[in-house]
Amino acid sequence: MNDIKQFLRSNDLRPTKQRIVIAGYLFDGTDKHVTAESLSTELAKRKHIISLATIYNTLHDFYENGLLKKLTLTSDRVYFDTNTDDHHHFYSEKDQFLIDINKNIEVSGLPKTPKNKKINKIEVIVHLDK
Amino acid sequence: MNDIKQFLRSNDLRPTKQRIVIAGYLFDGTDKHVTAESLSTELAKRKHIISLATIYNTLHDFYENGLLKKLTLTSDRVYFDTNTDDHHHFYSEKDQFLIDINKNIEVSGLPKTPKNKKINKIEVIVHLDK
DNA sequence: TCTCAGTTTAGAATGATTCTAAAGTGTTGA
DNA sequence: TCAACACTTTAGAATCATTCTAAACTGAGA
Repeated sequence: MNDIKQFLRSNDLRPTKQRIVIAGYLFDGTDKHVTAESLSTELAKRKHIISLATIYNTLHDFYENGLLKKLTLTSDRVYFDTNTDDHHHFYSEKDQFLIDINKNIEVSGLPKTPKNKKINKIEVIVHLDK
Repeated sequence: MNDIKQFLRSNDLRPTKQRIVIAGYLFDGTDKHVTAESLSTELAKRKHIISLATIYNTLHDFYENGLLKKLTLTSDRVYFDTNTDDHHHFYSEKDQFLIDINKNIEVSGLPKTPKNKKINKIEVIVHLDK
């Protein structure tokens, strides 16, 4: 709890009640994938009612501070990943199946980067079917 | 024109005026990336006014028939790609920069596919910065 | 404790996409 | 050629995730 406050402070985030609850849930040690909606639902199960606006704000604040990764898996909604290491995903739209690929993936054969640009990150999504 | 009609028929798509115009634009030989909105704008420039609903319907019909690829680059909107070959992308959100990587990319080091699933496709997105 | 910038919130607004149901149009068989 | 119908198109409403607004609230420092 004080750890969480300290953690938030060290990321220039004022440790408000809501942020403490959200960080406590997200950064409990196990990697998680959440959407604003799923996070709201999970917190509600734990009797923590936080407005959706705040959940969106907080996810973005955390993202802006590098505490979360943003995933673009579908255009329906945005997923955030608590695992901010360089990694990739297995994903299946139908089953809402989404798991990390932590093993080191090698992407080779890339052409040279377009003029005046630099690579920010490489995202590999392995789309699965049943 | 009759080619297009034939092309549509061979894909179980009734060759309506609108589909002929859209297919004529999309499959003119040059690879294209479009969104419903951008397609609508391009057609309008060519004096072809087609309702957005029809544009959405048609993009989906073409997609369902394998004439287009769907790209998930951002959660803001859906991109369709007329290049249906196995290929990947350089993408920059800020600049709306999006180009194909046609060169063969090799993705190695993938862990084994989760039980009872099979790989549908592998999508590599190289996110760029200025 | 006082003060205020930073936060939270309900509810409205936005914007891409989908839905509805009514009007229009290829296609087919006679 | 044409009737008849299933398939399409369309305007406008509806949906849904997300963002915005502006008012109330609350950490943090003095």
